[in-house]
Amino acid sequence: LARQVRAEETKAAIIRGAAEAFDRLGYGATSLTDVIKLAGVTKGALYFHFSSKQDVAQAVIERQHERSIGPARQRVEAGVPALESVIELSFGLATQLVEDPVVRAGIRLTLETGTFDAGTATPYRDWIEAVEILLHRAVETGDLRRSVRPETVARFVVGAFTGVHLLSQVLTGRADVHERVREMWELLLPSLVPEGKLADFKDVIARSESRQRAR
Amino acid sequence: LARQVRAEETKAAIIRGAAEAFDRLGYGATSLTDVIKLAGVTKGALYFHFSSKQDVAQAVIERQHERSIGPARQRVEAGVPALESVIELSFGLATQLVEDPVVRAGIRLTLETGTFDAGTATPYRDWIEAVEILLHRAVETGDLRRSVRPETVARFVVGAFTGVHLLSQVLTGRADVHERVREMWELLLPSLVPEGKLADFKDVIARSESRQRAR
Amino acid sequence: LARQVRAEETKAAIIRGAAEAFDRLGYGATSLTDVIKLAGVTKGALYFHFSSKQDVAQAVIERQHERSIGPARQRVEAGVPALESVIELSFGLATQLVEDPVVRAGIRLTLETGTFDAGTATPYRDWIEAVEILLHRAVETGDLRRSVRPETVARFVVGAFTGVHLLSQVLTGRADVHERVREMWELLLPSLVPEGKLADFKDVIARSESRQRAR
Amino acid sequence: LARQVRAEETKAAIIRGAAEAFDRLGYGATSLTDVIKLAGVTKGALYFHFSSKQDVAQAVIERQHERSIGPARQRVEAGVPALESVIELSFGLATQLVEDPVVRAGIRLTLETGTFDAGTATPYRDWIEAVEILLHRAVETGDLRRSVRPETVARFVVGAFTGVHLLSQVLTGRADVHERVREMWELLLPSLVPEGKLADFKDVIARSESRQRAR
DNA sequence: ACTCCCGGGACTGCCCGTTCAT
DNA sequence: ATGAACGGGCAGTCCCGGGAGT
Repeated sequence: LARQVRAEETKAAIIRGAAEAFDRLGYGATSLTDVIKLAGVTKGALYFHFSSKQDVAQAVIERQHERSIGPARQRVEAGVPALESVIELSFGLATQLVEDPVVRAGIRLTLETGTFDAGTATPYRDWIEAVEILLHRAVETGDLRRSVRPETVARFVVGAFTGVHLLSQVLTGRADVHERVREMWELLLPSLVPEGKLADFKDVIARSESRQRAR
Repeated sequence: LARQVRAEETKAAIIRGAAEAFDRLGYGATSLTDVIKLAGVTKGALYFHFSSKQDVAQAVIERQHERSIGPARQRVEAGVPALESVIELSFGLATQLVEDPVVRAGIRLTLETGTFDAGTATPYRDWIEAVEILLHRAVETGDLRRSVRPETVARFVVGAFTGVHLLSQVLTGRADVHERVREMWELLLPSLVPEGKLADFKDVIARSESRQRAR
Repeated sequence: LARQVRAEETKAAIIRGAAEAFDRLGYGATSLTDVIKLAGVTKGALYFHFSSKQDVAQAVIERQHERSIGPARQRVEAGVPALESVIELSFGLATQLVEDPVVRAGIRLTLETGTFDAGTATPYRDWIEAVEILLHRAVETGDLRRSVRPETVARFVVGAFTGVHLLSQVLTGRADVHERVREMWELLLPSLVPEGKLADFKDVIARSESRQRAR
Repeated sequence: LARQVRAEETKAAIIRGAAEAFDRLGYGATSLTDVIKLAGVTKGALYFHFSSKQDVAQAVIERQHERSIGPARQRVEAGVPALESVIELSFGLATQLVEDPVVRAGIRLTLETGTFDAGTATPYRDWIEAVEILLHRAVETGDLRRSVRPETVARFVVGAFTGVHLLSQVLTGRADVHERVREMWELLLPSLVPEGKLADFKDVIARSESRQRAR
């Protein structure tokens, strides 16, 4: 009852603290002492809820993945315009990366290959799959040229986004991530959408960017 | 003289061993014991040549950066066709990432921000700058459309390449990196080159890819 | 509750082991491995109770200081004959130096860190102050000549005792420390007490020495 | 020839550097790296002249002992007034302790028992012996009361001096060492010299102190 | 004869991730 | 959910040789 509630709060606090630490220091350089200090709990509490440091990191990754891909899944299920959705999702994720430590930490941990034996690839596969589904639908509505293969585009968009945001992080501490994502789309759209619709989608980009930056 | 030579060999062995370890485990999870075991040297030797673990990592990064950006600098100074050069450089770097542990480790270390206080951004800036210079020259020879800004393209290409190779690494252990780089250029070129030259550059891509994969 | 008790026992064991090691080897030559071996605890236990080697040494010093100066404080507060008290205290401390490893180690550590570390001086100041108070009282009871200043005597007695016991330690492993302290008083008393009382205080010395040596 | 000279210079530089380091840090906390840095030589040079760290420390102790006890030996051999000599020697050594790093280091090393297996006691024995000889002569000249035994006094004076200077070092960084030595003699002399000569020796003390402090 | 470069390992203090009794 | 304890490394660096050079 009240017990359950309190337990969940503790667990959430640990994940939040861990996320903050992992984001700043990376998995290897983060100690559990850092985590419990940031979370305001004791070591015993941490080991009650999680079985190891790896387990904590896994939980951060999962929380982040849910939080990030959730909107994508909704778009997949709703009947909204598909290419437009992909663009909006990219800006939405950019915002999460700026604002949400859990998302930042999750992405970072996902990329630290070799530290984790497995499961690292799953989030990326999920993303590629979701984007692919949306792009297939975009073909049907004539928003995506028939000359490009949805799966190729999906994989490239996910990769390019990853790289663009990393570079933004390294060079400017993520200050210009929205601008860089816009430029990505401006360079990509001519290859993706039929000539007649290009102007419309420029508007979509502009609207998406300004809406997210306003937050 | 003979002393000097042997010292350099020892130093190189340490860098090679460190690269192998960092590439597989990341900075944090790599111990100096791993390094000296892989390098076949003792701690005394390591301590003579480097003053800390950080110092070793820095040396790996520098070695990699030289090795990777060297060809780019040559192209910048030679009067070779510029956009073509950028494409070829991207495939060349892809090959290095597959074959050379020092390059793999260097790139990985460069991305583990926060662990290193500074200097992380420099390699990326160097790359962007080099590509930018080449693209400016490509404008003059009419290979790059006047509607896109060289600096924007340079930054995006560097970021996209980074992400594409990371994704390839996570999903396929880098087995398909050349194919993914080719797809990147196929999606980008329509925005970059004048319509009339598109076919020529498709040939460039194909040639570049097959030449590098042959190695 | 029982936990608390056990924790205190562990801490005390560490201090005891550390004292033994520091006394024999000095601060610099003592390793924490020596300490835990002598104390019969693990490194984790040590790290739980103390944050560093210095911290352990500090604890030894503090424990020793309490233990050594405690009797002095009692004498200060009680209305006992003052000069007699100082003499008895000196023999008492001599006995502690022979019997109690914590006291031995504390004294040694206090002197070793003397040159550069702050706070080292405090124990000596405490001793000088306590003796000074007692000597002032001795002036009132006519046991100390008015021709000598209590503070001068206090400082010299503390210094001389320090040197005498060190020499005894170096030359005979502290076997003759009581005898040497007696000689110290025999040489000093003619300057300190009025001529008429000299014989009485010779008795005090003899009694003090034999009482302590009997232990 | 010129070789020999340079070698001696190097050796002397090492001893000087080592003395500075040992004085400040103690034996255990001093690293050979500290020593060679302060001495301005390389490790190779150090190991050519000395076979180990202990050997270096031993050399410092020896150099100090020569330098300190030299004047005492001269007085022993010359037919100068004996008790007066002892007093002057004490002030002379005080001055060396303030001014000469080699002497400071030597004394400190001598006291760090247990770190050195043997030989620690010898310098003290030498001192006691020298003072004893002088005091025997003082008995003959009627400067020392027949009621005190020279050997007892010698041992106590050496011990008391040791403690007094240590206390001065801990409390004031040796600033007041001459003043403290004077107070030592003022408290001791009434027990040592016949009543009629007390005034004369007070002059000796005053002269000795002011002469040494003038330096 | 003297100096130095380069390297060898052992070991230090630290502290980390983890468990168990309560 | 806690306080206490457990061991196993970690990075660092220390003291020390040996062979080349001058």
